[in-house]
Amino acid sequence: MFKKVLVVEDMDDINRGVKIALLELNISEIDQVQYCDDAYLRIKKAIKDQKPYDLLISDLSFKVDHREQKYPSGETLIRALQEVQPDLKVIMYSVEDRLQKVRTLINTCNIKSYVCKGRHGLKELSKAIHTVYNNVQYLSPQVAKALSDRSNLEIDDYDLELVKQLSFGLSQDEISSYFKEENISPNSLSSIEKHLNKLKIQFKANNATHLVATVKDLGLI
Amino acid sequence: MFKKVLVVEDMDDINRGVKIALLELNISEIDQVQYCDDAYLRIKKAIKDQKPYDLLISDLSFKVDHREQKYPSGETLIRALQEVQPDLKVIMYSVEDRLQKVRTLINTCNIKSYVCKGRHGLKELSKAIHTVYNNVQYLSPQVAKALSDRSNLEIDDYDLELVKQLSFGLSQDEISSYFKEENISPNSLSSIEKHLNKLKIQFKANNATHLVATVKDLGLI
DNA sequence: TTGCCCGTTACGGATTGCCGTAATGTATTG
DNA sequence: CAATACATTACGGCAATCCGTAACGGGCAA
Repeated sequence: MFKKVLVVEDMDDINRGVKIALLELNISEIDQVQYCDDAYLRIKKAIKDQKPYDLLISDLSFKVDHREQKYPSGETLIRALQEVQPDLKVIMYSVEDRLQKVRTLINTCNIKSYVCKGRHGLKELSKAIHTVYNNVQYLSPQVAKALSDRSNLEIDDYDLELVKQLSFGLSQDEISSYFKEENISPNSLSSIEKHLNKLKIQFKANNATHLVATVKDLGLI
Repeated sequence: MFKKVLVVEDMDDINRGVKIALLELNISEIDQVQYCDDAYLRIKKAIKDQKPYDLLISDLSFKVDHREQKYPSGETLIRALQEVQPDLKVIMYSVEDRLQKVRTLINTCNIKSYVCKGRHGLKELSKAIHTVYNNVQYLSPQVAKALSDRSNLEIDDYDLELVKQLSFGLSQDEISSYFKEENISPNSLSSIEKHLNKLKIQFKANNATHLVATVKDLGLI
């Protein structure tokens, strides 16, 4: 089993629970920090001391408070760590169960497993630790289809950007200008209209406002 | 100190953490359930057995799963319990820190304290248990102003309903008709325009879409 | 009662969005 | 090269919204 594990999690209640779960797995050295920046420093120091961590368990989102952070989220932390300790095994442990988010995480970051917090979060976390130890990826059932099933991933980056700009209050005209500035194509008012139309059909939205509300509810933006 | 405490919390990791915190307060009888419906039944049974609970610690939002629930949220549970055991002391323990929500909860339900989950959630929970035991209300600092400060609560139920209908995809015209059906007043197209205009200024929104996105981000709808 | 405040309602013009049609551009295939 | 398919762009008519102005009506104080 893993010997030296670091847990990054802002909430103290969850930290308590996770610690107990790890102790039950007979993991001896458990460090816990509540900020990503602290995690980064710990991992760097551990390498320097030639006692690197075997496993990182990290939350995704962290509450902001008075301490300004260089790495405000689990995602930024993981990306930074890929240059520090690329072979570090990472288990994401988060409430986030929206496929789009999870999918980009799994594909672009080098994470070994993704566990959704929930009624059986700790049980799944234990499972994940076991399988990751045996170099097998673990995904919570809710997100397992994030990799296999492509049906829910119909919205591409362009459309995402489009809806995002809408949510910022830009008119179609303004989005057209913005896209021209940013060299995002297509950028004609007409094309933007057409794409929005497609999206409205896709998400069964009556109008732009409804579309933004729906996409926000789905957590895509 | 309290003798018999019930904890309603869906996530198992937090349950573990909370249990330890309660044990450290020398509370002997700790029951934990992961569904509000279970909590309701337990409390009823405890009364029937003439061994009622002293304290209820409840989460607000619960993940939905296969089990259909009569009480899907902490709020519905608490409201139901007011008829079962009105004198039961209740501490809400939730990540929810948006003033509007917390305020209506404190004012309309009979809850003794509100603790925000966070980096020091457990510490605050311990504090809250102590003060509630001494019949003093405890509020996490983040929401303390929910009661005192009225400045952030500028949006009333009417405006909230208005924005909500917008987010459902209704046009101003349709909202006007809807309000007439529901006998919500004012309901003329003109008034709806005016109210929306006021809201757009208030939330610095360029248009309706922007307004809905902003209000959704603030968690008001 | 009169005057005033304030919220509601009504209306008109300017802007934006919605939707269908059509022209242009581009990549693919036989 | 021609034929085809598909995406992008352009345009026009009509609906929804934005925004200013103004009329109407209830509550309240002089």
